[in-house]
Amino acid sequence: MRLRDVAELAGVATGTVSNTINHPERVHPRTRVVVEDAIRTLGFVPNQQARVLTGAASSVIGLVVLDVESPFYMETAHALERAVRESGNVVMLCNSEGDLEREEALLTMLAAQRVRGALLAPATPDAHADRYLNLPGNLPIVLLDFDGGDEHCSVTVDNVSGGALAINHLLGLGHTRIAFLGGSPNLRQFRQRAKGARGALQAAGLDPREHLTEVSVSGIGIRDGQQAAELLLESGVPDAIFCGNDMLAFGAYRALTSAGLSVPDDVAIVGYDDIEFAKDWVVPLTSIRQPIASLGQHAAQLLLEHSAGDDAHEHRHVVLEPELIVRSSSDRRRATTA
Amino acid sequence: MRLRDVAELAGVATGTVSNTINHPERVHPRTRVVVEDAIRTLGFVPNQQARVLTGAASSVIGLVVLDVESPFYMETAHALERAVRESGNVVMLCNSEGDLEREEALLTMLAAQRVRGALLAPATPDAHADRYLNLPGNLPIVLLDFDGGDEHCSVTVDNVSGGALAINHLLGLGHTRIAFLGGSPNLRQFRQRAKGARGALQAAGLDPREHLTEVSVSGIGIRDGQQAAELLLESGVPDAIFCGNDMLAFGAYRALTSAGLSVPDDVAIVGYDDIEFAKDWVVPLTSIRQPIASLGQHAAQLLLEHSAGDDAHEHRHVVLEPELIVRSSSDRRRATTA
DNA sequence: TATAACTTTTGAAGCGCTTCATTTTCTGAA
DNA sequence: TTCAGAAAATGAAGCGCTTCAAAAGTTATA
Repeated sequence: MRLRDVAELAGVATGTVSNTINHPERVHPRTRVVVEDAIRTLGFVPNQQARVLTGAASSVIGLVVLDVESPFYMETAHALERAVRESGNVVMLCNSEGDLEREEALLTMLAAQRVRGALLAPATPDAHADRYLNLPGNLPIVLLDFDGGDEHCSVTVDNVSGGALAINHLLGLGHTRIAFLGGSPNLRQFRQRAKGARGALQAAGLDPREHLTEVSVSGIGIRDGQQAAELLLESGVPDAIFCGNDMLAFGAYRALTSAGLSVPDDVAIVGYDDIEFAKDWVVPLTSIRQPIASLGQHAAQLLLEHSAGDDAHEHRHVVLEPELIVRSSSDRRRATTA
Repeated sequence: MRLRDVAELAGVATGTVSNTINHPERVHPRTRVVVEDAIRTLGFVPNQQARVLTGAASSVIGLVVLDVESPFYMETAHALERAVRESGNVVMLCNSEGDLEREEALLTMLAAQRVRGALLAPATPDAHADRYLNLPGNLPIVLLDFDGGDEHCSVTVDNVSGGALAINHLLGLGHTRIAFLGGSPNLRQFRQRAKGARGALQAAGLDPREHLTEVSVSGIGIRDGQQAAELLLESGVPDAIFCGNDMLAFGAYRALTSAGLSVPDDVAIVGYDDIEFAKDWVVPLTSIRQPIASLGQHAAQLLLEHSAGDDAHEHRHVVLEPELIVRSSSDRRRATTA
């Protein structure tokens, strides 16, 4: 089923068929009808591969993510997909499984597909951007939640600022014995949030070493949060627990209620990410909302600019601000808001 | 950057470069080294579009899903992606947004991309399979959770059997005043589960009209479950609530605890889907687990068979069985299992 | 040294489409 | 009726690759 078949059935030249599809105004209305009929009769769908080969821009955008079974990553991927879709493109979903080699293989594959570009949530939380210098086939890339240096565009969310938001909220409620779940040897994002937390305490004239207990967690799921919180409770009950993400917060909630403590009366909890579940948890969870919709839109736009643009493209770095969403896990007076 | 550039740099013909890439054994080791050097020097990545044009099979599989912000759909999409990936292919993710026209446009787009095939979760819950008879470009498709009739392969999970599993479990615990959240005018899947529930009661010699209160819900989220359960409680407290999905079950849990009732002591709850969250809900949730991993694998395999196969392909229909996972929301004695 | 039997390399043809310089057809004015 | 100018249709060339028949090179045998 090729364009030529349509041409033969319609009794015209291939160029005419191509024109009725791509430049209808160039063909005589009478001919147009005939060709369109032929197209319909044969159920002809032009081969996009061949089109791209002749110079048309691809409408496929690669999305390389980690295979983390985490609601936040899912929601983010979802938001990215939506943003790409709204820009009139399609997503080719690739999973790096957190593996560097696989990530590289995927980027090569995307280059081979001659996609328009790729959105990349790097598998290497702490890699130097150098890794991405010599990409095969010079594929336009936008890095997500990771600084692209001089080499790539990026969209990130300010984690330090998010940590500060959480702490300032808790300080405002009068809490000064605070624990942070997601301490030292963990993810870069967690470390930045902890840094923001310490900064906020200092700014308030409080010594972080005295007022902030940093607890490390072994993972990022509910179980991990529960375990960490149980451990924490052995050495005393804090005023409030700030968690590196919402799942940890849910775990902390379970540990607290199991220990007979009430949230927020005995202990306030603040999560991070504001995943869908946060607002509907047993006690609606106060959280630091990540602007994932906005992140998706910026990322998609940067990529389109980059891939459409001249070679004289200046790499840009968009930094978004998180937002505090107060719910009853920290402040009983608050209505359950979305 | 084309194959010819490599050929020129290496001082050989294009055919030789192509051979070192695709049939290394056909070229002399000495030449091979030279060509491979040239490839590396130039960072050459063959254009997949051109390859496909010359007859190579595409390694892209379309995945058309609904844009439902539901953990279960996300997990399913995830499982499908994984299965496709394990089969050595890539997923092109498309979102029908539950819109028929958009679904059709997407299928046309996939046909235009000459993808290997498509996995399709139909946007029309109750559509006749006829809709999919005349697909543009005769794209091989596998329908998910929807019977494909004579026209397409399909993989489904037996919802009737799932409903029966839930009810038999509750009957075994001695509950006979049961409510089903997800009644009449709702999704096909819900209706089938309700049917299974009624069947199980009848098989036990109980009249469903007497022992099963069917409550309709306005959506499939936590809020909807909560509202429906609140309404239900106005006309009396049942022994147990069987919910059309886990989110509804979480909502029911909130309604019950708000009303001062305890789970499972006053009321037992059984959900459906067994999403990730079920095992870690405040009271771990008994649920009917959908075999999504297996569903993904079967779907991927059917599609590959279909797309590789001769035209004499017999459409197959795989029906998978759900599984009862007992946790403490229905049976306090049970340990919290995964 | 000539010949047969391989091994290796070559490069034109073709995949399905778009483009664009040409050719053909149509219009309307002279 | 003729002809210039506009409109429409044509079809070869080319996009980057693979394939394959033919050419060139190599080795073994007589």
